[in-house]
Amino acid sequence: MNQAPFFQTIYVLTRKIPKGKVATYGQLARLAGNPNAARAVGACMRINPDAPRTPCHRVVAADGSLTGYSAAGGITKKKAMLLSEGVSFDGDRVDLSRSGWQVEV
DNA sequence: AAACTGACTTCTC
DNA sequence: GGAGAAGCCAGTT
Repeated sequence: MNQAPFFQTIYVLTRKIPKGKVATYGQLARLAGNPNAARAVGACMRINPDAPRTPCHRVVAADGSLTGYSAAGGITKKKAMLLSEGVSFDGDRVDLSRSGWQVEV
């Protein structure tokens, strides 16, 4: 893989997101060691070399809104997948209070 | 090496 | 509550 080390870090974190939960870009950025690198995280998702291995659909915006997702169906499909996993939705936004990924407490 | 771009985040109006 | 602007990071060209 030609992906940069930072990207791989994001991919690993993304794969660590438990089923039925979602993480925000800022959250992954924080776990990666850069709380302000949310954009870099988004870049990783955009590239997403291992789509089936990297559940980018489990990554949402800071307020739980679904953004991006170049795949077919776009946000709509993404929402459907999350619903399929048991993620709680509030309209078009994910209910982070219930389905937000709690890394460690 | 410099500049541009981007699936972000937060503030202010 | 919705819209706009600024700031942040890393990767790619």
